[in-house]
Amino acid sequence: MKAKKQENYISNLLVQIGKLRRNKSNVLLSETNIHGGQDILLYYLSLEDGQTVSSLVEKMCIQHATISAMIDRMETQGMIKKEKDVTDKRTSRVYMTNKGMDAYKEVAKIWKTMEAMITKDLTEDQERLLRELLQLVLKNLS
Amino acid sequence: MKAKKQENYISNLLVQIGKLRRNKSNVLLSETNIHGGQDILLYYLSLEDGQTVSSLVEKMCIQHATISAMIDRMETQGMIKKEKDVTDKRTSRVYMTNKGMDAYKEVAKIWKTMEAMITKDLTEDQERLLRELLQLVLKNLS
DNA sequence: TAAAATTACTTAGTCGCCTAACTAAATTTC
DNA sequence: GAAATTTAGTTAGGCGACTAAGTAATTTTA
Repeated sequence: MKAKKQENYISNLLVQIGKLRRNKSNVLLSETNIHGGQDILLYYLSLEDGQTVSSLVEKMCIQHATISAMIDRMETQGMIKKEKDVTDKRTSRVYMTNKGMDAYKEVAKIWKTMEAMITKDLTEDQERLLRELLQLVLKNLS
Repeated sequence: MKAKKQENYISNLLVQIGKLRRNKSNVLLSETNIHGGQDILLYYLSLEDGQTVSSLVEKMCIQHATISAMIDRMETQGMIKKEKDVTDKRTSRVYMTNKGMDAYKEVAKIWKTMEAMITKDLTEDQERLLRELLQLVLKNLS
């Protein structure tokens, strides 16, 4: 009986939601100079400035190669600054500039807007429940 | 009181889940010749063969430019076949080849595996509930 | 202490996805 | 019926993400 049709897969719902969420987010971000995955980097830097690239890689769940190019672009834009670590010359540390901090303030607003949009028709109970269920899913995928 | 921290945003949970889901999916797909968004195209073609490009664009929630390149690559791979419509010469129709049908069978297996992974620790009730809540979110974003 | 293995990135090349600008064909409208 | 508009796709160029292969520095190990 557990035979579900693919269009009802939770996985597919997540994919569709992911696409719509990203599209909406990109619309909001397009009014700033921030690009699609850079918001997350700014977020983690806002939690702890001067992190190593590896630390960001781990938190952001992306590859070194991805963040390497991203950091270059964001440094060119003047949002962050990359500096070689003095004690371990293999590693680089990433710092937010003032421009980056301003950019992050925009990100925080946009994230708030996104969250409101996503939870628009949910009661507080439903919201809490959804959060709990998604945390289970996250654990299943980790 | 509704002031939630960003790390608790449902939006952020969705982003994290989306990344992990895609990573897992890519691991499974990497054993085939199918790439990350091509599975969805094959799915929609499996529901209705010979669709126009515009029809696929709408269902897949992506841009013409994106699918245009994707179709070229998949046609080169021999999974699909693109043909100009006879009555309306602006439009093209996309058909699955035998190789594409075989590829889709792999996709269906992989999707089943993904769904099992995602719902691993959920009871049937939780699964149903999550599906309902996600459908609300989907509507909020549409 | 010199060689081997690991760690931290970078570079090159591919794909998905986007926007902007373009071509070509069909439809509207005047 | 000709001009204006809309529709359908393509091309060019940019970013996020990945893999594979490379470099350089640090740590292990023999």
